[in-house]
Amino acid sequence: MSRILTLSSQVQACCPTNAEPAIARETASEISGMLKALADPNRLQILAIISSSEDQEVCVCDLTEPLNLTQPTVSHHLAKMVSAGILEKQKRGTWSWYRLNSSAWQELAGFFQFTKV
Amino acid sequence: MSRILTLSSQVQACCPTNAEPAIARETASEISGMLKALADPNRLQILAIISSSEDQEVCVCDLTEPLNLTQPTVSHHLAKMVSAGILEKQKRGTWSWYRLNSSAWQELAGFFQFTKV
DNA sequence: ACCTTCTATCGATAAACGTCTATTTATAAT
DNA sequence: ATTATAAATAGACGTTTATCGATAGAAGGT
Repeated sequence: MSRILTLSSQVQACCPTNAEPAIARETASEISGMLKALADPNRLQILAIISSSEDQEVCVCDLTEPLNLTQPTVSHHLAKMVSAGILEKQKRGTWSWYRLNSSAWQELAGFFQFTKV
Repeated sequence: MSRILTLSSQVQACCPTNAEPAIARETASEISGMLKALADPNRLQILAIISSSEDQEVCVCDLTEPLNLTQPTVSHHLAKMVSAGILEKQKRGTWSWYRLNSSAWQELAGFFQFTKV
């Protein structure tokens, strides 16, 4: 690392660097896509409501009141999380039911454990 | 839950709901603030580079080349992560050194374990 | 067939974001 | 003092985002 050699080099250049990405660009994009779909207080509350619900699933109308959001906004949040792979949607009758995609969640949890301090 | 009682009620209303937030609004905002600061491929790569670096810290100029971003852009990403509490900054001489804030990271990891499927 | 209820989609708007170039500030070396 | 280097800040620009009201579609009950 050149910064250690600063004193001995005429030009005190900073960074020859290893220049290695250290994580695949694809992986970074995939994970960041899921994180982006989570990075909102209302969405975190949606997850909390799901996991504290009796059957581990909710419909849209379960959420509008506790979140104090309109129905289209709630639908939008849910759709984003589905398309990021965090939630799964199942339509039964008139209702749409949303539950956690456990493998996606495990992937995220794994990322935070694996990328240790 | 009213959806189970649908048949017996005259108005088939959907959701009396518990209406409990199930997670503190503050907690949701704090966590989502950190997630927002992470939800970008370049920022994830910054973390990866930090944790694969010998001393677990990097300066700005370590990052511009592997990320193929300009110096102000890299500074911006780092500043956002610092202000979200994910990174810590220490200025030594001309360089600014950034390293992971391990307690913030543990808080995140804990969130993903605790909020189990 | 009609009405009601639940959800999705459309279009709009204001805010936030990622990125750049240009400039300024801080620190060190000559 | 001057010069050189590292990093931060300011300003600009195009894109994405969260939110809403209005509307459309889908499904069930009468």
